[in-house]
Amino acid sequence: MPATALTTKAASTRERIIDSAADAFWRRSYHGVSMDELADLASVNKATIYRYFSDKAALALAVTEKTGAQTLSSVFEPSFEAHLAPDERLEAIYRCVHMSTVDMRTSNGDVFGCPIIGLTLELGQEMPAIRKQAETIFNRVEAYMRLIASDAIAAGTATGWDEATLGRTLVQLLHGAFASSRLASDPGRILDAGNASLSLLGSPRTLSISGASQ
Amino acid sequence: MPATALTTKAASTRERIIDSAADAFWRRSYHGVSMDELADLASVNKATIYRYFSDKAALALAVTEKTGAQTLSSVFEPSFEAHLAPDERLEAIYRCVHMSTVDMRTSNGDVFGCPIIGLTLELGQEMPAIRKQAETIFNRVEAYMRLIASDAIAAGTATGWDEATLGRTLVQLLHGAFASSRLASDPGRILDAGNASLSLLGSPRTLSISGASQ
Amino acid sequence: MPATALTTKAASTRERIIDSAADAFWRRSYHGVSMDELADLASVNKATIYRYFSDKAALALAVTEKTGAQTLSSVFEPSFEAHLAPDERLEAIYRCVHMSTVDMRTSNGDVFGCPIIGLTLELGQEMPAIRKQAETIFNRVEAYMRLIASDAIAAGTATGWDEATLGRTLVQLLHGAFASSRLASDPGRILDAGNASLSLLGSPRTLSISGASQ
Amino acid sequence: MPATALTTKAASTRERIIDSAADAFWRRSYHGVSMDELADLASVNKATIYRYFSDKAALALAVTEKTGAQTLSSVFEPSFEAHLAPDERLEAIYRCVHMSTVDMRTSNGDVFGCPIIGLTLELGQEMPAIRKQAETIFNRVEAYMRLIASDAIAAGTATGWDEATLGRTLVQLLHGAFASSRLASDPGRILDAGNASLSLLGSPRTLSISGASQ
DNA sequence: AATGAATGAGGCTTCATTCAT
DNA sequence: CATGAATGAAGCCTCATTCAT
Repeated sequence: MPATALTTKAASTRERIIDSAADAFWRRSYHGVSMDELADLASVNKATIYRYFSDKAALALAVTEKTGAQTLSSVFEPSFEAHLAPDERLEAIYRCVHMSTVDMRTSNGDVFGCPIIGLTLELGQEMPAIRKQAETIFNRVEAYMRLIASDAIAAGTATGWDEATLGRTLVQLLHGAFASSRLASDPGRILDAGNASLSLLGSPRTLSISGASQ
Repeated sequence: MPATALTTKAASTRERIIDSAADAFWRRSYHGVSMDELADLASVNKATIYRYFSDKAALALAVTEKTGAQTLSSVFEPSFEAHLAPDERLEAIYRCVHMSTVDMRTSNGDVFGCPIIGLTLELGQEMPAIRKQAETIFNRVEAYMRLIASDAIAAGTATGWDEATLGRTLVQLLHGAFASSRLASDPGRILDAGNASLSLLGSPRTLSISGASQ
Repeated sequence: MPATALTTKAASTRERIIDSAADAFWRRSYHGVSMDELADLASVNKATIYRYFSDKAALALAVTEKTGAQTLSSVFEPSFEAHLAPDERLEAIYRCVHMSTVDMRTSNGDVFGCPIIGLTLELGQEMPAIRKQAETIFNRVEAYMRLIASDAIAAGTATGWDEATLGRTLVQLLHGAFASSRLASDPGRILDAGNASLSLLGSPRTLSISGASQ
Repeated sequence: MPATALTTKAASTRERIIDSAADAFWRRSYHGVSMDELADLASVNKATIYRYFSDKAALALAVTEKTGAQTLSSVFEPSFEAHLAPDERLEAIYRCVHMSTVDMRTSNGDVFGCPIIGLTLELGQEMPAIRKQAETIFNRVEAYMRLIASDAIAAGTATGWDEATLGRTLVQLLHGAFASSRLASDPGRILDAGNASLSLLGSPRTLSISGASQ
């Protein structure tokens, strides 16, 4: 118990820092939040942050990692486990994203899009490590999308596409969904992308605002 | 000496400042570039920038305005003037965007995506004026896309779509194209989005890397 | 006419600059007003100010000179010409100062005290020329006060004073009046000092708010 | 280690900053001293100042507060405790002020007057908080002077005055003393005001340069 | 005689980071 | 393990001043 306790406490501090930083970066951009603020948000002394992260950059990297992992395990994995048909999987993914976007809009009055894309677009050029990390995550997303694509092609509904291109295209639609929803501060844009994706798969566009969270 | 309106010394200084700032913000983000640097890039004293812009924020707004106007007049207008068919117009737009992305990649070794989206995603939350300006620009883009959508629907190739939704979706694909191409540092992603757009219009996907700049 | 015209115009520009600067320094202190603002207030280009004054400091000096001369000729000289008795002269001086302080309070909502004292207290240490100029002016004020003192001593109303000390004391009361009225934003303080001065002269304290401008 | 309240490191740093700032503002005016200089004078990094004060303005306010409190407790309180008769109290006050002015003149070669009046005259218009703070302090000074006035009236030496007016007038003489002594760089002016005050109280003018510090 | 345009230096403030306890 | 205190570098902005016309 003694050793474990310490490890646990330290780990929980670390997680708290990451979580609140993730939230702040998400809402306000990397350069828009200071270390002072991050310390306040995590209810930690600023120096404590430096105990766990060598850098603000290192913290951002950890944020990217954790956010990516969470997204994969809370959006993609469940959607794939709950469904087998490619269009159903896609629908599940979009319903999930849409739901959390609606929540965000409700509780914050605004839509912040995808935190990883945000960080990467802002910092890609000046912090290669972040970009590399994002690449890893998006590769895994693309792998999921590609699986959907290949299943749809195999099922004969998506015609004239090769698996790789359609996979990439589905990812792009997701990126577009995040960008558009943030630009317009409108969660509905998520559904547009979902429906367009379904359309490319050769399935009916079944996502609608009223039925989105059914 | 007659009044050569836009060629006075003041106006040209102003434009020089805007242009170099646009470039710098594009590559490195708003918070990533300092006023000192912006002054150097424009070969102007820092105080001179403040003769023309009350703020760094005001400069960013001017950058957004000019970039938006330029994009509309150099990408959308020519594409619509040169072609009548919706799919041809769309193709022209994407060829144009792709071409300039390839150029960028060649001359800079990297792809920076859409400068307006970049600025807006970074600053939207903290600078409402920028977001409002971006909204205006994207509304005009959406109007173009909607015209393409409506023509395609009228021509009977795009089936099952209503004009507004398809228009929005085409815009989203463009957003996705910019995001993806920057994230992957790959101009080819632009073409993916173009082809997906064509597909939604019910047209053949004619864009390919080799033939992109034909 | 030609030569005169030019001289006149230049001179009037110079005066305009001095006058508006005097006003601004008075209200807001030397360091509180920028050359940009001074140019705007005088409706002149900033460079024009430098045609007439080598420096901001030189302008302040000119302001001090002119303000001093004006005060002497509009407050002290008339009061001495209109009256012979020392207490009447003093009364006239204080009525005059009080009146203009009331006007100031009415038109500006605040009381700014004595412009020369203000500038000198602020800049005395860093600009000896201003201090020297102020000294000259206050010496002349002291000469007036000393005359009043000596007349009152001669008349036997002020007893136990020597002329020099009483003169200096009367000046001090005037300084105190300006400081207090500005600190309290209350023109009435001027009258307190006037009455105290009369008291030291051995005369009845005849100044009151209601009768101040009789 | 017990809590030595006012001796913690933080508190002593804070006091050091206030003290050196008080000195600098006193000698050279608010706008005449930069934050860089204030940091140097306090042997602290500039950023440290901002740990304790949100603003240069907030620092000036703290300076005003502390200076005011110190003046009251080192000049007025002891004078009142040591003496009961109104004229003796007044004499003590002026001896005290004169002594410190002489010291100042000796060690600095110049006389800087009252730091609070200086700051307030310079900043009153642009920083209402300073003015309000000064008002509070001067109200307390006035209360002391009023007590002297009322005692003198009760004792029958000051005739024809009401307590409030005489109190205000005594304060004004003090203001005038500070202004005059700084303008003339002459500590002797303090005594002029002291003697005038005694005169108004109906007491003999006992202050003289030679005997001032007896 | 006067102006629009430009500048170098410096102002205030805040940042990411480290030290000492 | 965590903190309060401190720092150098840098950020944005404004100042007094000058140049070229």
